[in-house]
Amino acid sequence: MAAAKQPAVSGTGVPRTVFVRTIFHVDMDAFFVSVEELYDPSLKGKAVVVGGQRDERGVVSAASYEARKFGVHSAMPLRTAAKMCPHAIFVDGHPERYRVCSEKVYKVLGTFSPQVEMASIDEAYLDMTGTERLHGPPLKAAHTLHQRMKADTQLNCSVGIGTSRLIAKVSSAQAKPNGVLWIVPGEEAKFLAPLEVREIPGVGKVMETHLHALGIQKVGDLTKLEESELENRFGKWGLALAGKARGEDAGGWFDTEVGEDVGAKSISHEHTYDEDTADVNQLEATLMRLSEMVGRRLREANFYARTIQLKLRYKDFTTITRAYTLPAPTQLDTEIFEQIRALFHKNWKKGAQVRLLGVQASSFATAPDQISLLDGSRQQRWKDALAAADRLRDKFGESSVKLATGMRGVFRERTHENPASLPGKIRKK
DNA sequence: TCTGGGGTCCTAGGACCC
DNA sequence: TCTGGGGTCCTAGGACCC
Repeated sequence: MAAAKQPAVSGTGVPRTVFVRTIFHVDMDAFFVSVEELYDPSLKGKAVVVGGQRDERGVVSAASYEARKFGVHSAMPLRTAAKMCPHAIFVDGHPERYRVCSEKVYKVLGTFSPQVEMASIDEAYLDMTGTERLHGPPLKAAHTLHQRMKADTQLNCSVGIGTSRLIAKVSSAQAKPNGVLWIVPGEEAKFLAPLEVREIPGVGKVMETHLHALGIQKVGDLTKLEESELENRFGKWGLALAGKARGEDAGGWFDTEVGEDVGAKSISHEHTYDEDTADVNQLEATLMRLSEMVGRRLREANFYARTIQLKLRYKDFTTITRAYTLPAPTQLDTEIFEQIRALFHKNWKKGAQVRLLGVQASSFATAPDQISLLDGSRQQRWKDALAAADRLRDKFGESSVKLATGMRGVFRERTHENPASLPGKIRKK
């Protein structure tokens, strides 16, 4: 525990204690491919592509190291992968298998730290700060973890160790395959400097192009720039980028505690047709199925969604999203479908060939609050009445407005009343 | 080459309110 | 009658990640 703390000197010269965190990033090697090999050992050592068949519409989910030698990588169209590596074995994905293995991985990690956070199905962050007495110094702990992972799951992983999520994440990538890499506290900037800017999580194709245009290739080039220059050019993101170049968890999700449970923000399902279609019956059937899938997930999680969104992609890949926010949250298939159907017919260019449809639910409440237990029209009237009361208060002063006694009772008994008449129930002195 | 499916976060603009 | 400024909610699109 004591080793995790380092004495430091504050601006006033008074010694204080600063926590140096020890973060592990554990990343499974070629996860989907490795899991498929467990089910079919004959795949071992071969060029394997997971995600679908060679002639299908779709992209590569994962490629074995053997296939990567031919330039195949994830997110590449399957048909492209087939051309680059004709002898590759193409395997359909099995999400259920990956979920089962992911849980085994999680179990192993849980024996090393109480603060474990699965960042996706095949990678996790561990806060190992203060675990020295139990597991020894970082490198020793990492090697033990590495071995136990192999023993318990038969899967390889790579472990990055650093003082921030960012350093841990970047170092695990450098440790691949099947390795461990520890960036000693204080050496963060030195470690990052020679790496391509693209290695920084959050820098994608577009940002990379922008940076290259400025003559910035390596992370070290970034640190030579004034922070204000980056902020001027890229706004809030530029400022965060300056911090990342120094190895800090600057801004956004990276700044959160490891293991801090952030609930889901949206649930969605989408479908790409094997062949584009303009058949209304087929399109509506798909929307119905997707609405049901979303509804079921909402009920399983006990979420109620207020915002329902349609996604529509045409033959030429142009994509639109259209959303509608309900007056009261729902988890019912029928309500979701009703809104999705309306959105679809309002926005679909009739007769146009559709490639993809998607349904998303968001703006969650764990349970409908008191007011949304009322049905839609009643709830709207509540809102209208409360808003009207607020307006009157603003105009005439606090004492001028009192809601009629038994407002709830009035609502219950007079459900068919025109909402416009409600402000009449508010007395003005 | 012809582009999946599941997510998160950010930005920008408009409506509406005070 | 015109003006303004801040805050919140909502929508649409896009970058990015695995």
